[in-house]
Amino acid sequence: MSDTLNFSNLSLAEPLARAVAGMGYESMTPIQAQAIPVVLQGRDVMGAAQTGTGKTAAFSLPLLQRLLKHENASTSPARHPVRALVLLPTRELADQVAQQIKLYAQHTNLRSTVVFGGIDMKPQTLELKKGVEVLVATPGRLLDHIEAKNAVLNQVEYVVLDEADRMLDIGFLPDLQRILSFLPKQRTTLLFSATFSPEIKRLAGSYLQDPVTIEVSRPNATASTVEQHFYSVTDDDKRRAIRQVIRQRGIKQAFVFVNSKLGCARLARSLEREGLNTTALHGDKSQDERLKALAAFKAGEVDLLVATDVAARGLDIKDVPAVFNFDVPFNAEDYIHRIGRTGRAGASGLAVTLVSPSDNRLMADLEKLLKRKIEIEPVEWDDDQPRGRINDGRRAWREAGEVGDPRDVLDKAPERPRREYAARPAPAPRDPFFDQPYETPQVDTPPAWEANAKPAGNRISANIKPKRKVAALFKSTEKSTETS
DNA sequence: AAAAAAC
Repeated sequence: MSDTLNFSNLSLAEPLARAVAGMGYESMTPIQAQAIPVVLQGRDVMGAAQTGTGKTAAFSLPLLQRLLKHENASTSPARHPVRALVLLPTRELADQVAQQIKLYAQHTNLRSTVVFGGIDMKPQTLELKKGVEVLVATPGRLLDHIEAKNAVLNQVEYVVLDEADRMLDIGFLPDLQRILSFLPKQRTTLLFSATFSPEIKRLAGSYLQDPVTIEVSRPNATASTVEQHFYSVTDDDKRRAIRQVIRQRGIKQAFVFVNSKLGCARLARSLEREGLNTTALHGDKSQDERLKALAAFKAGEVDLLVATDVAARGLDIKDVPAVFNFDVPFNAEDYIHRIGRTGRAGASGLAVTLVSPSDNRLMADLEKLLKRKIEIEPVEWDDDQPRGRINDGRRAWREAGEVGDPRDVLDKAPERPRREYAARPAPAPRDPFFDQPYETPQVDTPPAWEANAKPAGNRISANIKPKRKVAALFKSTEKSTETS
């Protein structure tokens, strides 16, 4: 039995087998062993397996094999239409998967490229115009390229939704549906993720034809290699708790997940000030900054990567020993993905979630998803723990009546580059409207419903912000009745 | 209560 679990037992095409061997792959993971033969048959697949068990190879290798073995008869080989499309929910993940596919395809004549937002479109356009068989993309930028006629997808034979449950959730679905509308109906569709809710599963079924469902573990299972702890702390003690655990367990590197972009930037700055080598990754950073932050963490130049859920899924960084959840995630599924950044490929990992009293509901959601009671432990505080080296130094410095930064005088460490903070503009004066007592607006004639009204542009946007318009409506009615 | 994905 176990001999079937080796890559060498697959009848992979020689260039693929060579690439795989060159990358040091020997034994297959369960998801690979089960999914590869099914994808090789050309069947639709819904595949679920824990984080860090090699899902990318599980779909990429058989996909490339199919592209090699089955020439697209309907087009001349000179035209090189896109034959396989791989969609992902974040730019970094698209980049990573594209790099991996390039490695698998390195000895073949199959060409691949990746398109995602936040960077110049032109180089991507150039690559697309040269022709690629495999296109890896995030949804928004792909639609741009489709509209610009840079990408022609009417010959696509295979589409992969990686992190499929995320791709099918409400924020991505409109874009996804639009993209799928450009693809031939006759195609193979592959869905992969570590998490599938029952609703998403049902929805996913409507995109698949006679699919094979592969579940190598109970769906929504956390990786068994991750040791999980939940600590009860007040919000004020969270940073101290992280330092405590880092010290106690001798953690060299970790992800620290937070729920908001602002919280991410703030926490990273605080931890940095407390002497921890930290950087931040979130969607308000420029793409250049995002890639640099990730590269620095990957290279081990940075110890803590404070991130929003932009980094929760898929990112494969070797040997990250720990994940902290500074905030309990809003979506229980994201907990599984976040802690899946550690304990990858059989390595062991530690996941520490900081739980404050206001997290009761989220913890209940999580217990429901994980189907187990979660034990919340107290932090084992170490009384002689220094409470932030540099922070204390600064406090003492200030209390001694000194000004400036003690590091400029005392620190033997190499000087850090000073950050420039822009002066905050004075806050705008408060609109007196907001101080008026609230009254239900009386609307005499409701505005006529325009059945044929179209939103601007032909793209369905998830970023509709009705709040302003509502406020404006209240404002105008208030003003008109203001005479009293 | 948020984040992500296009300019």
